[in-house]
Amino acid sequence: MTKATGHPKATYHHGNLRQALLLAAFEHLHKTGPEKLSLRALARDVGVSQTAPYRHFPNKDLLFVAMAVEGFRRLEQRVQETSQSNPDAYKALLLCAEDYIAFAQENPALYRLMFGPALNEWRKPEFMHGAPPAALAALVEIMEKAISQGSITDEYEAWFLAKNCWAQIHGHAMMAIDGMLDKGMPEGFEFDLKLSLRLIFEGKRPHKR
Amino acid sequence: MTKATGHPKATYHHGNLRQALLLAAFEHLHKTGPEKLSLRALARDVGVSQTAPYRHFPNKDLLFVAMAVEGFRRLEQRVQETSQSNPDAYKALLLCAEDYIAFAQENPALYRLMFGPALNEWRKPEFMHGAPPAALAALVEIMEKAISQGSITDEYEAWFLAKNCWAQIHGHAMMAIDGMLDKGMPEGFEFDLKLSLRLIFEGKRPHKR
DNA sequence: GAACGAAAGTTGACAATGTCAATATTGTTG
DNA sequence: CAACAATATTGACATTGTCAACTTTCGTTC
Repeated sequence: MTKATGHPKATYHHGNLRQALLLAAFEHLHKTGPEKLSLRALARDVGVSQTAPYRHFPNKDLLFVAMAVEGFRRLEQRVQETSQSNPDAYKALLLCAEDYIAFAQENPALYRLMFGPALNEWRKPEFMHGAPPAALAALVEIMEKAISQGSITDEYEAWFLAKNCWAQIHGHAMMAIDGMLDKGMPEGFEFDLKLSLRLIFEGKRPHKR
Repeated sequence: MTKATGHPKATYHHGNLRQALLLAAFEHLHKTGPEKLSLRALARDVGVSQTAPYRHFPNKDLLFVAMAVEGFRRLEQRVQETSQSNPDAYKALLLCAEDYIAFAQENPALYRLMFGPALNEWRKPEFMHGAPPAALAALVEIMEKAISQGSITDEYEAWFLAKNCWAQIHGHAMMAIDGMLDKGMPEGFEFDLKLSLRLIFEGKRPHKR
């Protein structure tokens, strides 16, 4: 019954830790980056003592894994919603790309964590619960929709097109986070990305204007 | 005179540290990942004592920055060589992409470090010496060559096309490192990437076979 | 060549961290 | 209410990043 309460502050002598820890962890990650995030500081923030987190996370790495999983979950949900509320496949693709980039820009540290080096050993399905593929799944669905709608008539599978789009989007997200994009091109990188996706989607480069 | 000797073992009572430290650092990074890399362990490995590294790197973060800079330097050099020894722009593009992906796969931890969260604060030009843009520069040159050769006749600038290619290549590199690519598509991701680049390069999707 | 200032390296110390072992406290269930 | 598993605490240990003070070496100038 007390599995998923809505109250985040329900931390009495005992309470729903784990949630509180994750919350604090996200805050610390956002503010100070992953390098300075310490289990002890989290425990301090939440008001429990140093080794309490170990009842919920076997070690620090797995706390990071949990955060990444949650990150993938949020990203996937956001993209899925956009996808499902936009019947037109091309429009859905563009909006999902926007979601994706926005997510990366709003949570740069989290985004880097999700694809970062801290999770190298844990990026296996038994730990990640298939989270990263899920982020791809939305794009695959969009492409399948596009094909079934006839707006893409192509010899290539939806999976291939989706991978292309994902690589493009992810690459742009990284560039955006790293601040490598704002030079040249007055329209900004959104312009670039849109053109790139349209290129993949339509199979040929559109003319300017 | 003793600035850059070839001997890596020239560590007598004093010697060319920094080089030795960087070498050990790359080894540790490759073996154990960045999280477990400690300045003290490096010092121990090289045979100097705990605070000796501080005469060469102001702190741990800047050691990472130095490694990243070196990584960008190596990557750039590799790509530049390939680019300059291949007159045909399209071929050069494909081979550079291969270089890029190979580099990422051979040094996954280093590659992640180069684009990773540990360098967030230091990714400014005064520390990075413009390293990341340099990796892009090769692609821009290729595109300029392609345009001047007439194999691309397009309204878009070389910079735009290069950015697209980079995003695509970087995205694929990430996917390759994360092991998200080997499902589906028996030909493997190299096939995907080649098609994608050809798509950008030619401006239209080639037909299968 | 001797003296001297700067560079490079050492020792010792401190606070913080990840994590383990042992212990105490709670909530749940028969 | 008794017993058990889940949850949290205290104490401890090795390791780490980094500072301060000290010592050794190198290069340069008289």
